Amino acid sequence: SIDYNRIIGVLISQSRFDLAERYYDTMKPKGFSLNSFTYSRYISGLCKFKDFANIQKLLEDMDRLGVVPDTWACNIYLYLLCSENLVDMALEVLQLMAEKGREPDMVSYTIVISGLCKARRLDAAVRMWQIMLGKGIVPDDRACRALVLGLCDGGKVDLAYELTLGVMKGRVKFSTSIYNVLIGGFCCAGRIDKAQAIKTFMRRNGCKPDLVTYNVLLNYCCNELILEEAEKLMEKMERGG
RNA sequence: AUUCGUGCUCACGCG
Repeated sequence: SIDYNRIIGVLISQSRFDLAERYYDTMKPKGFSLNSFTYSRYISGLCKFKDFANIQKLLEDMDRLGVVPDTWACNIYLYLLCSENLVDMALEVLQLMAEKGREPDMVSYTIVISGLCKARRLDAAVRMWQIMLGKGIVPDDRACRALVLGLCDGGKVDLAYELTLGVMKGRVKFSTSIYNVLIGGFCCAGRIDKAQAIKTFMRRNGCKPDLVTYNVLLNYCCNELILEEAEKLMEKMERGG
């Protein structure tokens, strides 16, 4: 018999979705189906072309067959939905993942949290963050950044600070970039003193300010014409952190 | 195997 998984898999890897679809459509009435690996690759590939109609079709077929896409495929789809401002659909997919035994992982949550923030639904984003923590997931750098950046962009700098440095201080080792985002957030809010305080704080916690740290601060000082402060920063930077 | 498929910070530059 014909190995449709292999044939369609090769076509997908070559981005020949036109042919893949033709094989798929002739295969289906004959009672053949694909495995989760191939379906997952298929969906991932279609995401690149934002082919919502065909993604939907495949998901429905999979549902009938009791096949579930792997976490990567789900995450790629989640990312597509969020970047197309279809956060509510993303939330549904997240829900379905859990129901079908594909527990959302840290990447899934990061994508959705970031999507909710972009949609200005900060409360929902924070709730999602708490749900993630409740599942015992220890957020990595990127997960933290997604939340902190999202909240800062939405003007909720203090909340961003609270939820990260405030609660998890001592339990999690934060990276320089988390501090950088917070420093940027406080600068945006016009609170340079607080931004400077975080810079001091990070050093005490073993994180050297890096080029980005200084860029953020310098940028703010220059835009606001606080040139004496900018000069001090330049000196400190040259002294090596 | 179809093996290379998913999320993140400033400025600059590129589009």
